[in-house]
Amino acid sequence: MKPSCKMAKSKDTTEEKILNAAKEVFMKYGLYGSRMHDIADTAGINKALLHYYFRSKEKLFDTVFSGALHKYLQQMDAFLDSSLPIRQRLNNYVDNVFSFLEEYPQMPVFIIKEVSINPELFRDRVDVLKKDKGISIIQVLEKEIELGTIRKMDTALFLINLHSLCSYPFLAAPIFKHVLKANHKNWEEYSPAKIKQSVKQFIERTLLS
Amino acid sequence: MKPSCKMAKSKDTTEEKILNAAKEVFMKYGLYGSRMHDIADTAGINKALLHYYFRSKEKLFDTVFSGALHKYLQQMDAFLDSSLPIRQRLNNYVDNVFSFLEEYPQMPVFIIKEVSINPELFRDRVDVLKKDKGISIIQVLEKEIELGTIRKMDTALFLINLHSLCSYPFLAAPIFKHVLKANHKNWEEYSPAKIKQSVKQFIERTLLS
DNA sequence: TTCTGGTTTAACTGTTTGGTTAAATCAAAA
DNA sequence: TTTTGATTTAACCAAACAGTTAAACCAGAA
Repeated sequence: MKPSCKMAKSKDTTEEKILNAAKEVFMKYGLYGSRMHDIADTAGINKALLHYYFRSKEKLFDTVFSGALHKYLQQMDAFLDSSLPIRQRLNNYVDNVFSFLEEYPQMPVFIIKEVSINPELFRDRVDVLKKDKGISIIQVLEKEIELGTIRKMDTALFLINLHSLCSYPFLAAPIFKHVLKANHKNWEEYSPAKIKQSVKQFIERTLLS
Repeated sequence: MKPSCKMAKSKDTTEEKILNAAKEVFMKYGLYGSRMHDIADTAGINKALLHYYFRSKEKLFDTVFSGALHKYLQQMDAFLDSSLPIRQRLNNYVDNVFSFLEEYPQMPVFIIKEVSINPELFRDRVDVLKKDKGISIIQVLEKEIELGTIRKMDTALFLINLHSLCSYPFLAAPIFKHVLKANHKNWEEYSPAKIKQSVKQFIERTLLS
């Protein structure tokens, strides 16, 4: 009956087409701003089939959001490889965040906005957040400060700044693109690679002991 | 007939109540995610009166968005007082951005998202952007570099980083609040004042010649 | 008091939206 | 060939939604 127990052979199953379309539409318009009809169109199918795979809008959204949150938190694993020195770990972490953002530029805003609208999205997933990784990063940094590996600083503030420098440029790309254009510069020069470079420069200047 | 030509005496006119409610709802849910009924409720009136003041949803949204864009661009005026030295100008600029963000934390995301959904919102307002201020900031910075007042750097990248450091913490506050809580720190310590301080530190470290 | 204009109530229209259903296709496996 | 399950088409429903209208209400000004 249900096609969910199908093997992923063609890597382009209808379920995947739907999920990709849903990701795209939900991330752009949010839960309340999205229409099932729009998702079906984006997936290249009809809404009857959409409801055949995901019974309701809420169920589809829940699947998309869970996946997004999981992937978002997964980034932080790169930081947690305790066998590496702190600078290497930070470096890998930023690399990971950027490759994630290049794939889903609007993901952080999507998560933040939906949670602020519907706080139970967060509360209902305490299990995922139990072993919350953002927490450990702060603790690791504070241990490194004790060890004298890095300069003494406000670790939480550092984390906030770091995320800001990474996420916001992707978010604000459409605006910056316009501003740079009006300034006779082209956005392509300010591609992720260049921005990442400046983030790492920020890290170095901050950690510098 | 229309009450629009009324003097602002009580400072709490129905029109203002509507506009404030519309700001709140539109900024939270976006154009497509907002319901007129919700705006009317938030304003404490009924939808008949809502349509009496603003004929349509699009017209109301347009008024809100125009005001938002105008206020957003207005911040940049603080930078343009050419009688002051560059560091002072940057300082005032950041102060201005922060007092704006404290009042409307979600404004940058609101503008960015709505423009990326509906690009003609930007195109239709080229008149406002003709004397675009973001542009001039870059040009001013480059002149200062020529003069040797500040270190040689990528000015556009600097502006992107600066905006990221200012805007994102307000945007992501609900998430950071949770992360800090789980980390036995309280968000209040990371209030705008402290974040602003770290932004200015970033500016100093970057400009340092 | 009357008049005026903001405000409410409530009913109404037409459209959109989420969701369902049944019959008809269609391709591939049995 | 028959069967099975994915997919489409199209009609349908109930609720939500944007927007309109008319009558009633009510406060302050004339």
